[in-house]
Amino acid sequence: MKKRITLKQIAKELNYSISTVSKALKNSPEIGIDAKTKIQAYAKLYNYKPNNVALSLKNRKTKTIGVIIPEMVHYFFAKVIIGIEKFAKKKGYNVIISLSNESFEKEVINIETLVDGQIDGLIISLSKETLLKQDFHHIHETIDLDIPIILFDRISSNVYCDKVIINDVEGAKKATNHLIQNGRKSILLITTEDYVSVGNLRTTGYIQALKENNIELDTDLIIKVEDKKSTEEELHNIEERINEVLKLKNNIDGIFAVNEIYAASALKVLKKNNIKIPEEVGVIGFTDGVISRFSDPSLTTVDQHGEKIGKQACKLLIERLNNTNNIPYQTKIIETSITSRESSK
Amino acid sequence: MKKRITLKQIAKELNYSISTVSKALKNSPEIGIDAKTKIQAYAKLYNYKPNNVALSLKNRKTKTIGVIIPEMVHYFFAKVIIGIEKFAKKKGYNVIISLSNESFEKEVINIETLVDGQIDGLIISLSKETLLKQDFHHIHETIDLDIPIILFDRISSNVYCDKVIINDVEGAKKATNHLIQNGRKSILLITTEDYVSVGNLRTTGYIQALKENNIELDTDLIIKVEDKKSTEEELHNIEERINEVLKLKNNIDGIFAVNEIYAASALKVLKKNNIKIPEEVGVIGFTDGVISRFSDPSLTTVDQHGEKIGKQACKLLIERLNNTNNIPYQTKIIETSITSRESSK
DNA sequence: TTATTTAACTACAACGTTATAGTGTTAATA
DNA sequence: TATTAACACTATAACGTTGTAGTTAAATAA
Repeated sequence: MKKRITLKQIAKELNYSISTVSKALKNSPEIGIDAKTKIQAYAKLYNYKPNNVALSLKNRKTKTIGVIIPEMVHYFFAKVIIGIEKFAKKKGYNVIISLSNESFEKEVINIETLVDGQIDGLIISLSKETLLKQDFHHIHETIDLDIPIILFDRISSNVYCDKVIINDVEGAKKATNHLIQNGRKSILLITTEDYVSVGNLRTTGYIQALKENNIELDTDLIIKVEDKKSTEEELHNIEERINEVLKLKNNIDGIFAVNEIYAASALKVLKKNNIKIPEEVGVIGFTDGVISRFSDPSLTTVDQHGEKIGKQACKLLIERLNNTNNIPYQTKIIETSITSRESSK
Repeated sequence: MKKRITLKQIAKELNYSISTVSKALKNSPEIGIDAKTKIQAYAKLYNYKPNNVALSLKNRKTKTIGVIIPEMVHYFFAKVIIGIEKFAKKKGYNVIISLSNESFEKEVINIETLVDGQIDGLIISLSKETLLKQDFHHIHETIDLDIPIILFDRISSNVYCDKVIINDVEGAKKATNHLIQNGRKSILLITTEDYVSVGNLRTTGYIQALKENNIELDTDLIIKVEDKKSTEEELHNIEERINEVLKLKNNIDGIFAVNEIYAASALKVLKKNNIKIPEEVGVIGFTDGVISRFSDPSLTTVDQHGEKIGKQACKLLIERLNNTNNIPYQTKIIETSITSRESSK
């Protein structure tokens, strides 16, 4: 219907030059009071808004941030996005979201499309496949193109850029200690294979906590899950493995799972075996999501403060965008905290 | 470092005009084979990519779709976004996401920013506050600006535009029938206040199912929750109310909840009262999310097929963007299906 | 031989903006 | 009175593209 009005049209209508109109609307002192009043009134009447695409072209920046996450249906990532979106909007940036779906190839394509397009900078959490492949050429190429990247959560020490992570080791230590302080001594760890950086670090934290409490490490008590995708089948598989270990080691009194899916699986297996939670076995998970909140019993978890992570990542990015002179790369660490619920006492 | 190369730079370097370079890269027959070869090789070598912002300005379209949803941490909306994103990417569109956070004001501001910016069209699920206020001026103004809007899930009959919804009445009917077919007769409905369109429709479906099965409607068996935000306090409140009704009516043998949070709350209250699920009371929810999958017992639900909704919405939008001649507005209805789990037999 | 066609380019305008560098007037100063 | 300053504006270029309308030189046709 009534397409947006442009400076040109205002200029023509009011018989001024485009420059005058532009300046009048910017309240420039160069323009006389009469012209200003007339032009501003007219602009208001016709609801003039500058065309941001034209501005982007002129300023060579788009005020848009790209975000690539491995998956959407995931409490933690959703929270991170909330954090990013809130902060970005406050600073006048828009947020474009892309899903890598844990695939290296999709990650590469997504970065390409975003970089081709209207992005000033990127915030990325690497896909599992990328971490497995250890191929970061796409990240490096983007950084070489002077497009800043902030990595969060799923990072790699082989990439030089700003990063935001939680203290995974410390978080896992807190979780393990939480169980130990409840008098648990034989603690089952359900974690991922080592190539997933966060799983790896959480395993380290678990081991450290044991050591610091003079509890001998029993590798039979560590279940490493091939962490592909949580299909029904995969879930069943995990439950099977937990069940086996539970049968094998009949003195287990605590379980620490590195994410809430694993924790929920543990809960299920325990209940099936009529093991009382938390009386006989205490359970603690990682990621304070809806599953933890609505499970029965509700799950004690390590809260990753995803929103804070998102905010921090966005802040780092915008700072870098506003600083043309190269500041050294930073890695911000967000502390975790324990949210105590029914599954541990 | 090595900022992206432009046509101008190629032209200068190879001593051709900008037009020639542009055409050579487009494989225009106007350009000689020599020039083409040279230019294409050079472009490839320096990884030339056209500047999309410039193209957006020239073509007056940005190939970007804006999406506004009420919240992010919500299985259904996350699924819808996946559907939108997949389809959009396939058609060469990017997706910008904004969160209204269930607030009318944020919704208005989000639309404004997106419309000011680089958006060709919008996909929106209205906030609860907007639905309560029944104020749709922001939607109408956007449509007047010739920016197409597709509404999904949380829609209003007072807005004229394309819509994608599920068959809420039918879905609720299916759910209620599912319980009735299991021999349940006294079915508790946990729903929202009537201004939330989906809650309203699902209530209707519940009532219709009862009627069709000659079961008398007992309004005491309907709990209408003031559906603001699911804070811990709010959740507690819901549980209280369910508990009360359960005490008051001791013959309840089925519960139908219009979302998975309410269903999970029902589960909790039942278990606290040592009522066997599904033997004594069968439970069915709406939205096939993670809570339903990981609850104990796992929840039978009405699957809304969020991804399909997202895909359909995106498809409608892109069709409208490609069709300058005004096609009449459509409302697409996505059928629901029941995912049967432990909570019903 | 001259006119016309064809090939292979280039110039220009436009998309909507803004910053820089003008251009006339009029008023103030030397 | 001549010079300068202040005022209120306008022209132009540029951001990176592309489509249309030239332009030039060589090849062909009359």
